Amino acid sequence: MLGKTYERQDCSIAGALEAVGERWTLLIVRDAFYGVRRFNDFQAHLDIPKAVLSDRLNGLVEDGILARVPDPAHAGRHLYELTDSGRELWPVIHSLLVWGGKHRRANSRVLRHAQCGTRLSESGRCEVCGVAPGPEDLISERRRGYQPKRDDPVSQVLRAPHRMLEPIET
Amino acid sequence: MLGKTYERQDCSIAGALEAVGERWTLLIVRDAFYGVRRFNDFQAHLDIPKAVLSDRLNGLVEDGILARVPDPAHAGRHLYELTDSGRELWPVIHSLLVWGGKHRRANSRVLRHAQCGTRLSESGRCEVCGVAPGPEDLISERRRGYQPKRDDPVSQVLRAPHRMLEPIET
DNA sequence: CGTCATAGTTCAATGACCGAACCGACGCTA
DNA sequence: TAGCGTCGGTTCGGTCATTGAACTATGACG
Repeated sequence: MLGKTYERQDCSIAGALEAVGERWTLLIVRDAFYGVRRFNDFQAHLDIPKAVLSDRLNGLVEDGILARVPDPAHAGRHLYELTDSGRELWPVIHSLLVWGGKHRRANSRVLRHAQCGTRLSESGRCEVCGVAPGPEDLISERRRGYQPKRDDPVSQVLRAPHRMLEPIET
Repeated sequence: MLGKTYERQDCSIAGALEAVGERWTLLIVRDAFYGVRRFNDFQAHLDIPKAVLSDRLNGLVEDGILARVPDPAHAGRHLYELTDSGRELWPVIHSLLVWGGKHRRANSRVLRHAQCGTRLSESGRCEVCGVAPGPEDLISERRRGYQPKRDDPVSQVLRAPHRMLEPIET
């Protein structure tokens, strides 16, 4: 996206879009909510040129949305994890998920409240418990009968129900 | 944005971003919620190249987010209005507004529930009435003490409190 | 020590974005 | 009705972002 900024826009939406409005950025954040943490896993799941992925990850780290932490299992490598500020992007991700599922293409996954198993309403609330669970209290699972189109290692792991934010192992 | 699409992504978020993920698009939708309806008003308020604005408006009309309707006051001209599907983007706009206001730059405006005057919570609910008002039930007003940076006709009109979705006259 | 996987960087080609200039339709004024 | 201004665009050359492929550096494995 040419000109990443909206300098002449005096508005917090423009401010948010400067951080997450570039191509691919919100899909990277989505994957981070799914538990993706390694460069190669993002790359395999997103089919994104490595140069762009590298640029976006650096930008997200600079903006405090992801943190680059040393990988305890592999010296010299990093993991990318959502910061608190990044986790607060959940309502953005969820509202796009709901709108896209309704108006563009059906969701491949459904979200349930981990404590009671209820499917989330469109507004992101669990109507049984009367709360709006954070992503850490949600289980994402494949919609029944859904035929997955992708076959990379991350997609394979995500075929099983999975608690959001829990790191995935490929 | 090169390759506007995310064909290889099997996900409703990617679907949503194909419609509203390009540069400027969500700011155009934001202005539509503020009641902007004319080409020149979008252009003046956004400082966007006309060619890009034209392209984005066509895309939004094609995707059923805006409707191009004849302007009753001026033969041969059009107005761009949010469709029902476009209005359902409100949670996306609101969540970006909240996140950006908290993490990037303070909001220039505040939102109040028209029926009772209460400021909206971060989750978009009116805690007094216990409902999540749609944009048509919201009043947007300038934050007290806020120094506006822009001086185009649309910004001038929006200095007064304004009900969302109500057409503005410049 | 050689091979592999990971995590990048570099590069040329292509496509998107930008600002300025241009253009046709309509409205207003004299 | 001739002339001018506004609105809503389109066209254009230059600049910047994205792409896919090739290359590199580091550590793990055997």
